[in-house]
Amino acid sequence: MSNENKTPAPAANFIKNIVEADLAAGKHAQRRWAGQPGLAATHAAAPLDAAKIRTRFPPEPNGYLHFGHAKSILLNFGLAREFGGRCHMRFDDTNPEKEEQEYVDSILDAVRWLGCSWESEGENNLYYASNYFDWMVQFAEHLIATGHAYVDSQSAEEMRANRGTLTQPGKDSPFRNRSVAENMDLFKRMQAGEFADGQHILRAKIDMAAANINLRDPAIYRIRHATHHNTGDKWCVYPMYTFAHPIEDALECITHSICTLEFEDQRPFYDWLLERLAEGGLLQRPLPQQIEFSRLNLTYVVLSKRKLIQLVDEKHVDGWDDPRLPTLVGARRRGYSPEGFRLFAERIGVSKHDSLIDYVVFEDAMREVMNEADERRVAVLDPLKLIIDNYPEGQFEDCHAPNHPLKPELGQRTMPFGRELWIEGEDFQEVPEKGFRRLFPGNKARLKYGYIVECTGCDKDENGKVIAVHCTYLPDTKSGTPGADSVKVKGNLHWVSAAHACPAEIRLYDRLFSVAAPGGRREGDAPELERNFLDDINPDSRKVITAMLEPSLKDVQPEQRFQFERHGYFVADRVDSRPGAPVFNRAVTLKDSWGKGS
RNA sequence: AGGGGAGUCGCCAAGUUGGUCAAGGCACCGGAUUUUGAUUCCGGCAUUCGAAGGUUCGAAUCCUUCCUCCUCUGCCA
Repeated sequence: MSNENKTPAPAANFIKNIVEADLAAGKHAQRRWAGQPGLAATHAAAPLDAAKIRTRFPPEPNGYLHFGHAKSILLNFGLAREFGGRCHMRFDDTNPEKEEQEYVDSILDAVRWLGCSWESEGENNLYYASNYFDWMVQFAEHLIATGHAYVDSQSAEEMRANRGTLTQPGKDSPFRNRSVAENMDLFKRMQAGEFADGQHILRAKIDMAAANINLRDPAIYRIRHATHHNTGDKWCVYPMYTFAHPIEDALECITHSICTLEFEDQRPFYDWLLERLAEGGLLQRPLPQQIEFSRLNLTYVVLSKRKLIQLVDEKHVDGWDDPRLPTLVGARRRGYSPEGFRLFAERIGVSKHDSLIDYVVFEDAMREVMNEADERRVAVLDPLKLIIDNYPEGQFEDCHAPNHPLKPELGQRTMPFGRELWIEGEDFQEVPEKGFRRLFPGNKARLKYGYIVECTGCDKDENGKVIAVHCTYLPDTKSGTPGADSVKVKGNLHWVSAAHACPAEIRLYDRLFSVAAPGGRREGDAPELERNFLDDINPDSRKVITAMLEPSLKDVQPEQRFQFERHGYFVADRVDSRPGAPVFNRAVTLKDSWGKGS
């Protein structure tokens, strides 16, 4: 009962339950760790592993990370942190044709940005699957030697045809019963480069009639004459994911190998392979356990690699770091915070249900973090001139505004006040709608941190458009002075001195798609109708405006983020903003109940 | 009868050795504070756990049947 804090215990989920049960049972207590990946013998000679558990985040370096990856990253690194373990950062770079250095750099950067580290307690757990190729070939030969793999010489088409269907068993390859010697000879020659791509392939020998298609003699090693980003031209045979991944986990002493649901069918093979290798004395026990959870789905967003590529390639957005994209580089540029991602991940939980998370959950997590963290500033996004007719021309005075209303220790800043100010266009209505409590002729409102003013009227151009608002101020109502509250008003307006304002470009971002399920079917759609997600792009997802900023905002550094009062959270663009010439991106708006209820 | 998963409030999600167990978050609806129509704060919000049977003194939790959804036939990962 000596419960101490305000931070609620992180929610339970089925994966934590498994980990806790394993820990309680001491399942991994006897595991040894050689300080680096290796065979059973190597680990056996090493001390007990100080890490209670080992997880891993294993992206293929062939694209940019997105919100879905963030869930996985936070899950894996979070589990390691919570249970006294380590999380390995591992590139699953087994396919030489698709992978590039540019992606590994950006992935590493994104993981670090999320606040996750693969270096701890003197360990640097950054690995590349391609560094295990020697072991993988050795393991493949072990499988051949023990009669668990064979070289097939059917074409890809023949293999497909003989694989059977979901409801019909497959047919054995005519090459399935080659001798161990012949298989070994062929595989050696595959490695030596004697054959062309696709001429032969190494397959596990399991059961062509298995109900699980992944067990119908899956391909494990294929010929690819290609240069690999890490191993260069050393190899012309490369392992398939199916074969490579379990081995990577086992070599690294991973205890809990967490992946998404679509790999569920793969688990029997994962276990089969590792068992064959462990009984051959090659891998340390206990073997890693694969656990699947459901991937992230978010409304108003697309997270499939294919669709993201299409958005970028067809220039519907401006590159991978476009702030409207659910990529991690995009999120960073948008001004979203890593802490917000963590809160979000915690809130959505982990399970095996197919879920579709409301985008507002994500936005609310961001708001919660930013409200707490960000200093306040003032910006007028739609400037309208306010003229205080009874305030002396050419006179100015300082007003003081707290940098953070909840954190007085953050101090305050001064804002010049004068006869002519910029106020928000929407804060004046010549004929007020019901409930409107800001400026309209005859009404009083407070200029926040300044004086209370009474609106007296407005000027219009020849088209009837309001071009300036007039008012008079009440001299003894200045904020912070004894009589400040002598007059009660319901409206509070933000403002910027026209003579001191800093004009700046601001990009108002909104969701990229205007419907919850881009490309999804809608009520009343004809059965044969196919929708294209591109048709659901929100044409107003970005508006570029010139706003008037309070003077202190002029010299902000890129990536500094603030709450612009009454508007939302804005970040100085990390690409285009410079001290002296700020450019801001809107990350998320403030909640706005005006017009909803009363 | 192909295999494998999943179905708890509008959206997530605890709960899974049967007994104040129908947590919590988001959304929503009240109301109080508030120099951000923000924040904060109180209060409300599933007699019910995909459906129907059954076992039991007692079931979201056990059994049976049924329904719905997702997923698997790359020499991608």
